[in-house]
Amino acid sequence: MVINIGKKTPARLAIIKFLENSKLPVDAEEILQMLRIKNLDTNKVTVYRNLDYFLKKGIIDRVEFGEGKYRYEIKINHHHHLICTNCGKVEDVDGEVLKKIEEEFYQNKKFLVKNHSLEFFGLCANCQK
Amino acid sequence: MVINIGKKTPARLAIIKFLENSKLPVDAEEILQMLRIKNLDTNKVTVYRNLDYFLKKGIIDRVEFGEGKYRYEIKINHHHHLICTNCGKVEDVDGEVLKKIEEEFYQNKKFLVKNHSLEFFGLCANCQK
DNA sequence: GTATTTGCAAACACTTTGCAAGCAT
DNA sequence: ATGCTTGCAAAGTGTTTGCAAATAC
Repeated sequence: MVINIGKKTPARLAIIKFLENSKLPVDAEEILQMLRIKNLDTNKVTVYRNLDYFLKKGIIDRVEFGEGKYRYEIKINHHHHLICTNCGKVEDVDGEVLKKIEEEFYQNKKFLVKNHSLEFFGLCANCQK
Repeated sequence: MVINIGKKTPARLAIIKFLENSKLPVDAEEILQMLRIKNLDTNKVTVYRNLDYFLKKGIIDRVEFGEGKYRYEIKINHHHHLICTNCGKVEDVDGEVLKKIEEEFYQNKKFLVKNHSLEFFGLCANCQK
């Protein structure tokens, strides 16, 4: 995938790469850790500002898992998450499940859905044992 | 509805009453305002502690609208929200829409859904004009 | 009387802002 | 050269904690 990320500063490149390689949504702190490990001497303000920048450009999505903070992920095909509340494992699920429901909202209530947030919390196969 | 809310302190009674009468999920600040208006001289710690208490007892639900804070509502029949991003109007929608999907997750992935968060963002009928 | 609840101050976690310096193009 | 990006310090917002005093029952 080729993405126009604007000026290719070291921090920006590293953040995008990290997001591309992350299987799960990551938080700002995790991004900062990663930058530190890569010796890209930086700070959290840069992280937040780049995340805002990517959000505005529509390159990433912001999600909430009920933790009191945001998580970020590369905007690929729209999807949701199965979050195991025991071990923390996160699994993606197809995001088209709400299409029909949203069409019904428009028919029945004239509400035009532009976006939605949907996350599932529960126990993965392993944690049910 | 009769709810066992434990010790009936003035703040606690007022918070429950406020939540019962609120059509939309409210945040801690709004609850505090309400208490001030009612001259129930109090403070935000009491609000948070009572909300935690109600959450633990399963009397209320906590939801997130992507605002960087939590909102709370009386746990009545499970439902979701249509949130107009233009005027802020919030409408409830039936919460059983995910039942079938969650059953499929268990069949196909062995993931057992215990809870979920689902909110719709878009434009209400009026704001589309 | 006793356990629960409250108030205060303070801390904590996450995120944002102002401004001057630095860097990508 | 210039405008975008960064670092620092500081502040803003929402939430939580410790402890002693007050209160519901």
